[in-house]
Amino acid sequence: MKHRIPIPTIKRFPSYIRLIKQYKENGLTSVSATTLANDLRLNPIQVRKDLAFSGIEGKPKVGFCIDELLVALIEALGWNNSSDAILIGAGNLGSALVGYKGFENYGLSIVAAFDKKEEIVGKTIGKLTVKPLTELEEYVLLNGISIAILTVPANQAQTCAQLLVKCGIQAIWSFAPKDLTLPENIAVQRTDLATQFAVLSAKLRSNILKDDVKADMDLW
Amino acid sequence: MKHRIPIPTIKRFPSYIRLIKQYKENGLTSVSATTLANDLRLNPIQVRKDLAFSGIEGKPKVGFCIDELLVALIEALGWNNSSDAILIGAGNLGSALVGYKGFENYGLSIVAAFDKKEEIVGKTIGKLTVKPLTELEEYVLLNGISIAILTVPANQAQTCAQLLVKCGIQAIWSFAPKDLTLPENIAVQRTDLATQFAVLSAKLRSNILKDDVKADMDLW
DNA sequence: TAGATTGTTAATCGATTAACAATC
DNA sequence: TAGATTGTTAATCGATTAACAATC
Repeated sequence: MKHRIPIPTIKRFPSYIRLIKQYKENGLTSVSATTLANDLRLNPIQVRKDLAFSGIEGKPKVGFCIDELLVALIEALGWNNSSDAILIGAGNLGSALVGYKGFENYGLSIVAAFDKKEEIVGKTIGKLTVKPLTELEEYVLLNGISIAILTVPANQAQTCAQLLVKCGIQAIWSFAPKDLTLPENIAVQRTDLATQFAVLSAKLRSNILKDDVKADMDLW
Repeated sequence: MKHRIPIPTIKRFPSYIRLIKQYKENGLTSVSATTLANDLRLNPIQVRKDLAFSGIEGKPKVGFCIDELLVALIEALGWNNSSDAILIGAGNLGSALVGYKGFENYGLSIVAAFDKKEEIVGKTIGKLTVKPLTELEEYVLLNGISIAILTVPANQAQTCAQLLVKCGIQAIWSFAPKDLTLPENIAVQRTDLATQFAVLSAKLRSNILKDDVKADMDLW
């Protein structure tokens, strides 16, 4: 298997996995890059290149063995061995994520939730009882947790993240609308609603512009 | 102002906006690209190029006028005139989004929530009462809504999205773990937790690999 | 066999980074 | 003035797309 899989490729892997699972449910045993590309509206060459990173070889005229491919893609993401994560900040969004069923598909399991606020500590969300932040360090150490999900307000995000790093957390998935400054060896993924919405806004705008141009042209 | 702002640039705009707002609160009136770059850990040349898309000119040795820059960046994203959005799927995540305070900063306001399930319709989340999906079309038409937030289960996402398009929605922000196939003139933004987590997983993995290599090298 | 599909090598495209003159 | 910072033009880098031989 080639190494250093490009991030854009990584981002397409979940889509491949989902689609291939569907094919499998429909009783198929192999799939071609062309089919995947058609269904996902991607360039077939791109799909072939992406799949090459799985290390699986396809057969001309047939495609790829679905079972092999599925295993390889899931392994490439590290989703085969499930990992435990803790969540910090049990507000609206935090609670929603704790309750989200889909994570098990990615080998992610939220095993504890923490919050600073007294009125939230002790509350039950899903199967978890919210713990006070004071118990964070001990919990992380005792349970060998390496992934944290950060759903605290923006103004607490940096402090919280530093606390997590101090406790030995290696990967932080932050939903706070804030850019974090952390040591390089910490994996950080920001899921920022502002950024996401910015892209949607821009697309909407440019579509409107395009339509306007078209409307103008129609006048001619 | 140059046009067709690249997506990577668009994605950095919210970070600039947030940071510049902070500077402003601290009483500053101008800011240099270099400062922004330092605080965000970005390349200063990149920041300068990005800011050029705002149409604002800076002054050598001084930087950019904070007020001008803020307005221009917000306008570039279309966040100046606030837009009303509806939300489809008032489950865990949907409810959390309805309750999310931050959207007003982006000129986004969720004005109605819809759901198919009888047991959810009529429930109150935040200031909204969940409406039945049957009222969707009328509401969209009557209120001239162009943006929809989609928080339904994956298996309903495609059908739902098509319904939205039929009602005249022009932009869909989908949180469903599903790739949607929609007409080209519809702006779609997928905020897919699977994709986000895939990237985090990959970063974590490569960090571990790096550490392992380093550990191996330390043996020499 | 014929033709679809693979994998690889080369060309293109777009974003990032570098170099540097202009200027406050 | 000196030096920091701007804006622009050129070089680099990485991902996407194209071209094409290999193969089932």
